[in-house]
Amino acid sequence: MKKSDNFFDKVYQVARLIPYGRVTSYGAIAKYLGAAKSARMVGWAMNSSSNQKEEVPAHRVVNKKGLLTGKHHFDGTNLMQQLLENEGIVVIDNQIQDLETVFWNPMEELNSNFKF
DNA sequence: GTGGTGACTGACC
DNA sequence: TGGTCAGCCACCA
Repeated sequence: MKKSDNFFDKVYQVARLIPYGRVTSYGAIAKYLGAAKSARMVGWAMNSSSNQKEEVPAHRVVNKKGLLTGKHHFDGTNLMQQLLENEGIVVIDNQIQDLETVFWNPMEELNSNFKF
């Protein structure tokens, strides 16, 4: 039995809800799921995201500073950066520029519009 | 069951 | 956004 799938599944759902040209942080997702201190689990979920049937835009999930800490796990070395730049997000040296502008907060965007 | 590891964060210096 | 420390929980051997 896997009851933890629920938590992971939520992470994937939120990640897929990230709109085009926007990014969010592990902590934001974790907090939205009620596990602010379990941001690591969000990252771990992203690690397993490649194992999911539905692809998860993990490239839109970065750490709080806007650093592409997880780009190492993508096929290419700069694939993650390329994907973000393709969406209009400026990325320099693995760091997202104008993070506040492109940052997508699930707490606000999904406040009452979407509930699990 | 136990212990090491991890795509993090917040608090502190 | 320099550095360290602790917390959190799922996965794997």
